[in-house]
Amino acid sequence: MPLDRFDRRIIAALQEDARMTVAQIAERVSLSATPVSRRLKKLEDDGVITGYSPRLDARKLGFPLDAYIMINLQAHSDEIIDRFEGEIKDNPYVIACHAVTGEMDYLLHVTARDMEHLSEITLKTLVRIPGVRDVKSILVLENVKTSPALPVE
Amino acid sequence: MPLDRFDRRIIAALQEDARMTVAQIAERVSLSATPVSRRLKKLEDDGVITGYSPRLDARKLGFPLDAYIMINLQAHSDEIIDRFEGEIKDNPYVIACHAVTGEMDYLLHVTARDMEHLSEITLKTLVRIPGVRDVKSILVLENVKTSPALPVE
DNA sequence: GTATTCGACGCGATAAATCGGCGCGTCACC
DNA sequence: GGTGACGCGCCGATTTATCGCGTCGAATAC
Repeated sequence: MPLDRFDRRIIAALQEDARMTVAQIAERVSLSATPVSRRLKKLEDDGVITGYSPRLDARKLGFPLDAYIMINLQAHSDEIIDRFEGEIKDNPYVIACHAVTGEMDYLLHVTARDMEHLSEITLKTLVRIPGVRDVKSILVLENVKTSPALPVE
Repeated sequence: MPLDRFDRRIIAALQEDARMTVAQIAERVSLSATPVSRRLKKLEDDGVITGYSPRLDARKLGFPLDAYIMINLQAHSDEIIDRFEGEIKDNPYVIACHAVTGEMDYLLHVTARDMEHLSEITLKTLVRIPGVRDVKSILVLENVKTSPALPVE
């Protein structure tokens, strides 16, 4: 059941280009196409690979601004939490949200068209969600490294 | 040159499943396969789509622990910065690093096998990089939302 | 108002890729 | 030594990607 060397190399190949054909992967991992196809299907069925995404240039899509927003809730009742998380999930500009340790409760990753848009997301949406007490924003100045890859080898 | 409705719908389809075939995309966007194939190639050539990645279950790959680490540098000379950013890029457990506004200089996203591993990454690697003054860690307790998608429609 | 040009679409053909069935080799356990 | 399970590679049938070609429609020029 654990991943062997071939599985890891298949995943490594996909992390470079997830639209690579099975035949190409097969060549890279020194296997024929058939077992690669079968292993790929198994990795998907087992939930190791949960899907495939394009890597997009956010700037070219009109979202040049990235921010991390930390949020504190006033109380931690189920009602407040459910309401908050629901709103977060519905907001397309929040691309990630984690519950975290430390002085703040949540860390959000938000993408925006410009400062005005970010301001609108923050002031008109986030701070207005019931139960939100404190909001701290951190603007991204530069992406030093963004690797959608996990270490597999 | 700007993206029209078809381009956006092609991207939206890929965000659901980037290994979807051209014919499937074509059906979804009400176009034949040929223009979809051509538009796809153009989006790649123009750098709107920069590649394709698998979505992986980090837990099943042995990285159940996520942390955000904020780092301050003592000084901001080119030498210190280049050295720091170089080390970050070489570290496979740092999956993202941004230069940010606020009281800290950098925000890192780190993935680790367990607490001991995270401790090792922090204490044996990050704090030992010359020029690093202050390090604050935020552990991820729960992923409320992780959408690899950008709003396109 | 008509002609022309340009861009983008759809169709059909071809080469490549995928998928399913089959047989073989290897290993473990009788 | 026999047997069953597992995983590989090969092969043929179907699906998919890509290219050239003809066509249609909008915009522009005359």
